[in-house]
Amino acid sequence: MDVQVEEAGRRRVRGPSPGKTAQTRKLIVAAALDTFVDQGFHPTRMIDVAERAGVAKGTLYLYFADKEALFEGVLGDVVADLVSNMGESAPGPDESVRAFLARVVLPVLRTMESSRRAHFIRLVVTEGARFPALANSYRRIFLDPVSELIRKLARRALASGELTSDALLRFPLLLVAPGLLANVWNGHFGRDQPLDGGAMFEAYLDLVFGPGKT
Amino acid sequence: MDVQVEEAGRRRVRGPSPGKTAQTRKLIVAAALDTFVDQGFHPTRMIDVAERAGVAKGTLYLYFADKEALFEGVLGDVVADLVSNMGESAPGPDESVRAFLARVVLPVLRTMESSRRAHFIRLVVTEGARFPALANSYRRIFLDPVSELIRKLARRALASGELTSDALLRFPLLLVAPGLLANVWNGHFGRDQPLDGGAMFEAYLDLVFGPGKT
Amino acid sequence: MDVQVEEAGRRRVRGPSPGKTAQTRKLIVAAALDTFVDQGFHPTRMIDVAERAGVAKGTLYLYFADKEALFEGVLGDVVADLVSNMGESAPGPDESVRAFLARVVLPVLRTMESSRRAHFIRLVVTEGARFPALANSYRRIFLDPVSELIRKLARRALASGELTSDALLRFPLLLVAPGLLANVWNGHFGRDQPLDGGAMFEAYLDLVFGPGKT
Amino acid sequence: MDVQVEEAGRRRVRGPSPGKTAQTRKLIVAAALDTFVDQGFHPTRMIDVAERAGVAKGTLYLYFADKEALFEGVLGDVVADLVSNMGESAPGPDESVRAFLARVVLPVLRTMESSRRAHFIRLVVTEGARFPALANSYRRIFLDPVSELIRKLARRALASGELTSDALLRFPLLLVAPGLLANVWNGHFGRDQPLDGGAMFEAYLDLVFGPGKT
DNA sequence: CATGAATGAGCTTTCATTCAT
DNA sequence: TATGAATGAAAGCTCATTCAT
Repeated sequence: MDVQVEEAGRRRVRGPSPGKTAQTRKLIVAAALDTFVDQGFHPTRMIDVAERAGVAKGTLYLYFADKEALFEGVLGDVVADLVSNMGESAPGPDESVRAFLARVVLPVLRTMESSRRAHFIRLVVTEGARFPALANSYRRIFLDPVSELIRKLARRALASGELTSDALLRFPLLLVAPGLLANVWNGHFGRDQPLDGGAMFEAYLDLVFGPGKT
Repeated sequence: MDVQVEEAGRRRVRGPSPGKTAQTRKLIVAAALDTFVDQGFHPTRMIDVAERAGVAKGTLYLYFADKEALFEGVLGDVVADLVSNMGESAPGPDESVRAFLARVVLPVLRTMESSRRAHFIRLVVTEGARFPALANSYRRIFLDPVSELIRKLARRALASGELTSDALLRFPLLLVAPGLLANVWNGHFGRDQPLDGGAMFEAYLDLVFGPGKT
Repeated sequence: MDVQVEEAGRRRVRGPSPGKTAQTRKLIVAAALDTFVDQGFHPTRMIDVAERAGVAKGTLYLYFADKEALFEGVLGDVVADLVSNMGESAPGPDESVRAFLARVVLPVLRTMESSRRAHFIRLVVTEGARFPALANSYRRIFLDPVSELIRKLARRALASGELTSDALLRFPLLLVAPGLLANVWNGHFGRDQPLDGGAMFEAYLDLVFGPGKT
Repeated sequence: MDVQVEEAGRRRVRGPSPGKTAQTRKLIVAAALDTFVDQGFHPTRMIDVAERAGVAKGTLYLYFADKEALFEGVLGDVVADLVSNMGESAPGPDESVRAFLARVVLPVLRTMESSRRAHFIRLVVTEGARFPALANSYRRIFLDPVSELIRKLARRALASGELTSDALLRFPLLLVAPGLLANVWNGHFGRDQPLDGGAMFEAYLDLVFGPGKT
């Protein structure tokens, strides 16, 4: 995780520094993500990325074969991040599904807009059609596991009587839809009329589980 | 279809056919919409549009000042279409809100994927960030009226006891979110794993209004 | 001169009106001259000329094969005009050469800037290199006769003792140089710092013939 | 010539040669000047300049933002040259103004046609109307100082009795007019009938100062 | 004769990519 | 490893010219 670590004791006087290159790669990846998110794939120029990363144009090509590879590489990294951050948590024994969702999902949505994750998702939405590989890996790595998790919750809610419909069992992504909407909305109108994804999700919980006392 | 009709009485003795231009404009707009939807704004080359429309490159510029104007013009046309097709319908006197939604929204969603409308919405979603004017006019002309309509329905449902939460009053677009999700999903994975927006919306109604007998 | 004249008595009911076409040609030539002078050959668009002439683009091609032909045709007309207006005048029996020049040339130079002639000369200067045929015909039709005239005057001035140098005999265009300079100057700086070609020529006469009492 | 020289001490370990760029710029400027002079601004294609300079099209844009910038940049360089070569010379104590002019101006005019300077002036004359900024800087940097110099000479000539008219004081550019005429003439007819600017100026001196013994 | 919609060659400009240093 | 000057394919756009009406 910490790419700057270097084996202590082994002195390195000459030659490439492996720590340095990992560092450079990180810089590039971060710069590229930001730029792609800001401008989209096509309008982003390699020089933009290079400058944001503080390296020369040519350096990008030492790490990525071409612009597409950069894009896909960058997104691969982020997806990997997503996964590593996706704690496989579950409701406590006495916790209702609704309470669990409020506890786990709300904080994420509340801080969504300021997080890199929201921007990334926006990128998947806007560029996914042009990068099927990206969209697919996003689905495999993120959407499918999330769907499975939701199914588990749905089963539990059905069993406990919290829900009476098996809708979430059949279409688990229904639970995700408001988040997507908020994300897309904020991407387009966020500057003027931000939409509070957290509040919206809370309302959504009310709608689905009946008014609650979050 | 019959764009060549000419008002009788207005005599034109010389010069090229005036009806031709309306015809050509239609060709261009249709071709441009398809191409933009297929490829997105930036990857679309003017020559692509021209060829799809069966006209020369230069002809495009007789109708639209530049590529952006083409894009906005095209979408303006589609938005106008959207609006004119948006019947201000309301539930019948004995009809539940849920039944009304099933009656009115389901057919739309079921035929969505094959309609031009879905592609257009996808385009707004993917390119809206790059075309704020477009996104805004879409919101003003389409999203805001739809929100208002949903609020009316929500009030009625609250009054009749169909709903107990005012969630839809505060976040009317919650009702739209599943449609967006289905649309985006189908844009990315539709080829391999199409998502049935209609079925999903039905499940959604179950979830929100309680199991129904649609 | 009056292109609208039509042979009286001969009734013309059908077919092209010769008067009309001569009229149209004049309109085009005038518009083209103005436009070429304003903008130069390359920056002038055919549509500019057509609009200034109040005809359609296609009409230009009924009178001139292409843009170059239009240019040359236009200038041909103006040159012809120049010649017809160039009275082969000579000093009166008791008139000094200097007085003659003051009498004949000064009025021309004084009204130069507001006349079409100045603009035309400017055009020959700026585009002549690109249109050798034009430059040559201008020389043959205008410069050479003027040179010959100046030589005659120079001989007379030498004979009468008004001049002691045969410079004008060998380089008659020396007499024309100040006019050219004023013309070019006014083309570039005339808006802000117009140069009075007449006054300059008067000074020139002083310089060459000695202070006079014009 | 030796543009690759590098100040010792400033070490550059990596990256492309920095001297190369000054060299390339020179190539481009030279090629552009020649091409613009040959063909004029509009007819000159960027590829012409690039090929004449032996570089790729894109390279031009590393040095100049666009075609206009190239034009102005190039002429800016030449103007700077002009100025630096404009020795502020004056007649020797016993030298007549006429002799001084013959000594200083004649050699310039004699070698004019073969020099880059003539071409440049031609360019100012032909394109100046379209590039007011260029024309103005040419006036400020070249014409105005020259005018001032001529006024000084005129005063001296008046004082010494060489001249009796103050014409040159009021219109100093009268002294320059024959040079302009010769330049323009040679631009248009030089191929077939070159005009010897030097001889013409000599004749001019005779005309103005009276026959001399240059 | 006159029109102006349509054409497409031709030009400017951009930018991903290469490679000598 | 890192650099950035140089490259040239590719794209947007213009405008002289044509021709059906």
